[in-house]
Amino acid sequence: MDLLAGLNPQQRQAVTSWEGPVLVLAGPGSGKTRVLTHSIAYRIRQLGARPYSLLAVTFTNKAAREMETRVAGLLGEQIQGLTLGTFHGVCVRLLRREAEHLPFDSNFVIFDADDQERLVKQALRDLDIDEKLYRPGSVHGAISRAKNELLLPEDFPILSYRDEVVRRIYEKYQDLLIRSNGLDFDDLLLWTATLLDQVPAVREKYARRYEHILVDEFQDTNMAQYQLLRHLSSYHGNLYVVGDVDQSIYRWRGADYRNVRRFESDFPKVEVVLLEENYRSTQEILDAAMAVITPNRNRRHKELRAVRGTGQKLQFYEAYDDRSEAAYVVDRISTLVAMGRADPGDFAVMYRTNAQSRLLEEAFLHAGLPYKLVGAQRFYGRREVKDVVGYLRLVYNPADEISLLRVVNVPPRRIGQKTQAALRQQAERARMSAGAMLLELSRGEDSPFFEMFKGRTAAPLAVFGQLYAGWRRALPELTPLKLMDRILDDIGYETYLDTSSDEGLSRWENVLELRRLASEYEDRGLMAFLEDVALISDQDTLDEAGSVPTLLTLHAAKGLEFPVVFIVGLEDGTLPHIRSFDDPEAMEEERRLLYVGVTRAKDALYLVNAQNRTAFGYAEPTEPSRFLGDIPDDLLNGSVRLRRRDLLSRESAAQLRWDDGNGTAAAATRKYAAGMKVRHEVWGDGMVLNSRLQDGDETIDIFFEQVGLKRLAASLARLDIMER
DNA sequence: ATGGACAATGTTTTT
DNA sequence: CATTGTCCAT
Repeated sequence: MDLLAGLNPQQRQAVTSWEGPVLVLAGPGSGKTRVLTHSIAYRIRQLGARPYSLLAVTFTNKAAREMETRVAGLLGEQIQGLTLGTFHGVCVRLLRREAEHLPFDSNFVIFDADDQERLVKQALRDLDIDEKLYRPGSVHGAISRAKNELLLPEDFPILSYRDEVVRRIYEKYQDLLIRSNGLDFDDLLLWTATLLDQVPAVREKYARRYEHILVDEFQDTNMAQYQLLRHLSSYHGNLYVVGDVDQSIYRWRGADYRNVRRFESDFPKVEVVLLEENYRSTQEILDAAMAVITPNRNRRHKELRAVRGTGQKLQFYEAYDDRSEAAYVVDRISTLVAMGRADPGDFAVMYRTNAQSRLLEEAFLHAGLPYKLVGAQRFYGRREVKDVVGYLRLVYNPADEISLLRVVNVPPRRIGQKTQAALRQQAERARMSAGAMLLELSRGEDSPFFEMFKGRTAAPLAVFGQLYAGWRRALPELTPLKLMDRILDDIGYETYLDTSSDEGLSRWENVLELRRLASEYEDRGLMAFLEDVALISDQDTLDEAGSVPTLLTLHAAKGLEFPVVFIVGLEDGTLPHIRSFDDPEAMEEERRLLYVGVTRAKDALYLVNAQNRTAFGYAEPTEPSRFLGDIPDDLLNGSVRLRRRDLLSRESAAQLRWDDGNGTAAAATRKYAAGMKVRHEVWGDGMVLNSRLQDGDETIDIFFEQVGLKRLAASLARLDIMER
């Protein structure tokens, strides 16, 4: 099979370029995956590279799997030894192998977002810091950002007293992690990058091994990933990256599209290949996409040319409210299916926030149509799943205190707050982990530690310790599935969930599903199972099977394509999201998000919004997304309502003022608008979430950084507008 | 220690 | 509004 057959000239150039740094700028639908897989195959087949010397990294397991299948399809069985996986997965393997250089041992567990937040809470409690002032979520965000920037606690930049405190929490957090023999997501990258940076022998070893390094979605790399790649390519220098700055949508996770430019300046002799031919969409869709993305700065212009030519116009629809928006989508889908114009599986409905899926789901349910949902209340995030996984993790790694605290009283076994604190305290005093202390206590009164506990507190601990010790003993001879069954049985989990109720039954079904997944690890063992469970992503859970419409966030849509796409909630405040209003960089990312959504569509695109949307329990009038105004009218069927702000300016301001009879002018125009930054004498700085006219006054909801959400009347509140 | 009732509190996106 | 935390009676 000719690896270059059927490729256009640019693709061909991209596939055959391999020496030194190569940057492939791949527009949407330009055959990016094809180029990557053929590149890998080309190096092995044409250049005689050993698979062992190749490293290919992606962001999701799904992308990795797809690449593996396609490369295998091109080469047959010649891919033994190829390193192909996600950044996180590759790092895990490397860290386990090189654990001797690190402050934890090779059977470390991986802490997911939920664990990370629990650990921050733990750190706050240990340091006796108020959770109200230092919200675990925001502290965790700061720590995560630091880690992505390769900043250790001692490097944490301090610009305020708050930073000082956060730095201390970070230090404690890191301490707790190491004590738990655990690494969080960010650590996987951070430790790998640090290890390669500081231990030359390790760096040499991998840098010499990987003659060819290929990277997918390069625009989404963060500093840690970037440095990691630099180190790994430091010997051979063959670093091949594929990306599209316009599709960078993970800034909040530390991704920095400027890595693309950084790459070009760090490697001056980089070869750049531009892929502009689009094989996916019609020209109308691409024209709309370009119109949306063009206002962004910091990008280089890219033509999107539809190989398929022109098709139909885009459809714009404005619904009265979010309910009828959902109804419209479902109605269009069922009509098109009934007319035989499309298959249910051809449709995708995309939205900015997960919360928007609910009404859509209800509409589908109401119409009796099946659908599938990507992400949102994910399987692995469900409580029962986390409980069972928590047990397995504890058995696997007694140092995992987060898992221990999670499961020690589930089902309730008289080990509440007080007893848990005592356990932790005694463990600390004896310089052992809480898990080890439990094992110790399983011996009952034979254990010297037994009487360290006050009154009867040791008794329930000893009871649980015995169960735990039993599992630990059984661990070497049991498969993950058998171990899980034994635990479920010992703790009476099915009874605890109460399968006679609907909710309990559905929870138990999730446990059974987890059982089914565990059954696939009979050979690979518990470590592999726990690792995969931790590193699975939303996009990985999307099964191709089943021809039904897909509901997903715009983020989850990246890398996918559908014949017919609906993008809903095209309103200011939703898309672009209100939280991005005050940050130009964030606003550009909102544009990219829409761009990603638009370019998923192959044949037809529906842009939908609602005149009223319910948020915080109130239906509020909306304004159309400002991005809609950038799409030329001649690409659209249906016209976009004039934004109220524009309307207002046309009417005379005088008409909108009146006197309330008491000599004070009541508000008839809104002085405040969503997104404004304001300052209050007492509550400090805040941001206006929304404002509306009510009973002759203006009512505003403001989110204050210090004190949270407040609703107040504009005529009474003493507010200064800091920024519009 | 537990469980239920009420209050507060908060909504972006997720490897 | 819907989830999460807190208080209080057992």
